[in-house]
Amino acid sequence: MNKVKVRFAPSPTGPLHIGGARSALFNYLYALKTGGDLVLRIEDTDLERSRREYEEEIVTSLRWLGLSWQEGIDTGGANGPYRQTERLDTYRRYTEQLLAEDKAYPCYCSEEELEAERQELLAAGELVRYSGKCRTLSAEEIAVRAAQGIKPAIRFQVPDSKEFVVDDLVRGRVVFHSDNEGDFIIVKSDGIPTYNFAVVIDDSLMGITHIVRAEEHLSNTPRQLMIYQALGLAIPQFAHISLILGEDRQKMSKRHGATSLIQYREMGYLPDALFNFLSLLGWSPEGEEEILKPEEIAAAFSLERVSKSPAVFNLEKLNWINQQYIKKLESTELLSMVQPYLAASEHCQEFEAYDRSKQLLIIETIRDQMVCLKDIKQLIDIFFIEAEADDEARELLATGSAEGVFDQFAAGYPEADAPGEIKAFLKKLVKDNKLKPKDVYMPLRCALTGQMHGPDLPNMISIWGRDECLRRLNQARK
RNA sequence: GGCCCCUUGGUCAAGCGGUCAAGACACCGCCCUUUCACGGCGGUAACGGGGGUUCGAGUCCCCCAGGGGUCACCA
Repeated sequence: MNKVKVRFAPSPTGPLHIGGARSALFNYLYALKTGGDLVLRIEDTDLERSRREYEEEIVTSLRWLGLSWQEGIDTGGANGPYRQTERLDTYRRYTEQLLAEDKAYPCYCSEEELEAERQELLAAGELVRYSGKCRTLSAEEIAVRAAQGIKPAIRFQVPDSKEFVVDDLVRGRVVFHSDNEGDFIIVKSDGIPTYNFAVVIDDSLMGITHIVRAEEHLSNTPRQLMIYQALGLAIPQFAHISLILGEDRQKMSKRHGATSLIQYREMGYLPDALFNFLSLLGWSPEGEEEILKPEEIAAAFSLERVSKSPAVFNLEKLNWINQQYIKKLESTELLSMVQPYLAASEHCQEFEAYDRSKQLLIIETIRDQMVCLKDIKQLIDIFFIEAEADDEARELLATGSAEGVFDQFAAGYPEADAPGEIKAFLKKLVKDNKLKPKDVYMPLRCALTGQMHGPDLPNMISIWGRDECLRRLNQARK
């Protein structure tokens, strides 16, 4: 068995989206599992839409997710260049070969002309495919058009009545008939190859053994098979993974909210959590545990367990997974990861005024409520805002039943006020006054925070310390 | 419309002829508890429809329906 070599080949026409990331991830996992290599190639033959900054963003996104590759755009390798626009000479050689062997021909049809034909066929309910008009152009006719300065596209001549079968690793055997395909363009009139042509040459020349890509490419596969055959190139194995759908069961697109990886990074999803979540979309491990580290996923991965049906992107599950990862973080780690999000808070300076141990205590006090890192911004508010008591809290305070407790709280506030000491202190207040715990806690909570609900009270008291607590208490009693 | 793919709870998804049809998220309830969360325990909820094959079908075959993809000088 030869060494496995897979590739991820995005077009730099936008940021890396969830679907692309999942394709990249499956390739990465397959390479890792089989001890193979991963190639990152950039398919930038769409001159109009491709942009270098997107290419950079894609690389950044992939690295952030935790992927790495052996060959590619930024790492180099023996099969470069890895940007298609830098491989034009190579494509040209193969184009000439096909032309010389009469397996391709120049097409002088204008786009308007083609569009009109397409509409006609569509309206007539007939098979929509190129008529083959230019297939039989004589040398003279070609010369005339060339003399007029018309730049031709090059079309691949589709063989008649042949079957093309894909033995897909996830879908099984899929058969296509060549009669359903019209002669398709392999080189645009500007000399740039189209996707279906370039992809075959590159995959072949780069020694790709397995093509793992999204299902939307399944129907492109017969065209690619024709080119492999015409050029006498070895055909790799295919594995078409199902699409990721939005909540409305349509293919994920911008209108489904956050769809680029960068957006998830910005919201404070952890790369390992997203890695984990994405791996569970269309694949499942054998065991029941779903929270798995990248290494564990790679070790368990196999194409046999990849699902054929499309998966709906479920944000709630992602949130839960992210929460699990946040929970596992050391407080010190979490504190440093949260820094950029803290900077966005209006209470950033106040937070930083606390010493490190108190900062860590704040983090520990609210971490269980954090779904993603950006949540820190709202979660720390309660420590700093001076909001008026809400209705519920005001009502409870209005009974005045806890005035005695408040006095004792102020008078007996302990010298050492770590959470443990505060807890003991509150317990003593409960006991001394023969009250129920909640008759001590709730009034204090309302007085100090103005709300009936919030994080652990002893922790909050400890964080504020004596002076701030008494200040808030007095404020509330006015 | 042609071609192709898909179809187990709301969502992800196990199952690869014989199970009371796993598990996770979400939801609901109970417990823990000063509250909200967290956590623990429990619960509601599914094989798209119709024909076959078989002693036996979610699992195999056919038809239909629904969903999706693709038919570009985009990838």
